[in-house]
Amino acid sequence: MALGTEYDRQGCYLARALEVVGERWTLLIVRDCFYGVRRFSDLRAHLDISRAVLSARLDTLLDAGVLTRDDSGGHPEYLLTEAGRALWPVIYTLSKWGEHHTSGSHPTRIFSHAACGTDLDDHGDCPTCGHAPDPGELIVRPGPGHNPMRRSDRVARALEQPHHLLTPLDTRESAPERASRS
Amino acid sequence: MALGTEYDRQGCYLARALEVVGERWTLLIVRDCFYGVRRFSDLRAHLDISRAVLSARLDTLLDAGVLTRDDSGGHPEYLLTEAGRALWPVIYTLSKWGEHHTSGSHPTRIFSHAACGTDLDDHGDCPTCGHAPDPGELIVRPGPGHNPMRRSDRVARALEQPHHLLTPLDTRESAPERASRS
DNA sequence: CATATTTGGTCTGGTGAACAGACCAAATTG
DNA sequence: CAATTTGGTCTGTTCACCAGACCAAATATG
Repeated sequence: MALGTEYDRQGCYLARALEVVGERWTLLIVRDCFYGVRRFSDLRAHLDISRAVLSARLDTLLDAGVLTRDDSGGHPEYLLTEAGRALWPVIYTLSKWGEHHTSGSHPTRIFSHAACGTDLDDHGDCPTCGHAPDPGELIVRPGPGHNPMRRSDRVARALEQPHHLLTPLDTRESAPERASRS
Repeated sequence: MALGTEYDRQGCYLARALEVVGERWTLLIVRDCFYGVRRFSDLRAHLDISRAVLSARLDTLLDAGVLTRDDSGGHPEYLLTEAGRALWPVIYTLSKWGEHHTSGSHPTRIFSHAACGTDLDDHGDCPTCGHAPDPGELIVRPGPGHNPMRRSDRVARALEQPHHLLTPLDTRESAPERASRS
């Protein structure tokens, strides 16, 4: 935020957190970063967000130290910092709340602990190991509520396969007409 | 949200949750409800939010089933429903994130488990009891980072004393000149 | 290598939301 | 009963968001 009206004088750190991640789109962008989305165009393809706003949000997240920008290879890549990865519990609990307390509720995505294969509980803990794994130790896969018709961009398609969080997501289409047909 | 552009086609329930609690001010209002704030004027006094926007947010939260409105006694009171109380982990983890990952970080408020007196850890668990207490079993009190100068409205003053979450907060001033002086 | 396309943005104009503040009826206080 | 508080609604103005035009650099294609 930092723009317009600052509601940071609230004594509570909740307000501070909301200044960083409380704006429209911001948490969805961060969630996509957990999924391994790293590039501007992929974020746009998955979120249907205007270029100007995406650019502004990325700048805010860079300033806040939630993301870093890696310009080493051709097109820039946006990566979560440690502060960004610390947002995982927020995203997970909010997502679970949405699952339980909004209409219709079959999970669209399921998270499991890579080390033991167990699905996480509602608190984000691994029931087998008895603690909350770091997001980098998790695997996402589509759940029973998943409806592939809902979104059909390249990021959504890539996420139809189980994927290790925080590892880069391959959004290059698998060339349906050219390869494997010859 | 439901207004303007719906970003509910995201396959993820995170987007659904954000439609309800992702708008400006909404989570701060819900947090105040946990603190025991129940009335329109008290929310306004504590949050410095415009009347029109507070009114709109309360309507959204009522529609979403996060709050109920009790008109039984004179002025209306807004109370958290079960769905609303289920937002506690979201508020706690987001607040903790703000505490650790924004500048300056001494907790402004500390939460402890009423049953055993132990302070909660960063996950919202009671270290003594080994699980996360319901918010109704918690006590808030000012922490070392608390700066009473920052806000001096009647709600902030009432919260300078330890207070049981979800129980009504008494915001009537303690009449500094009239009582206890005679 | 020349050209076409994709990528990663910036910069408009138009529209909807937030803000400060006026206004008002009902409830409460004195 | 009069004054004040409460719980709103209704302005006009400012600000954020959106769609879409535009553009330079990087990449892909012939």
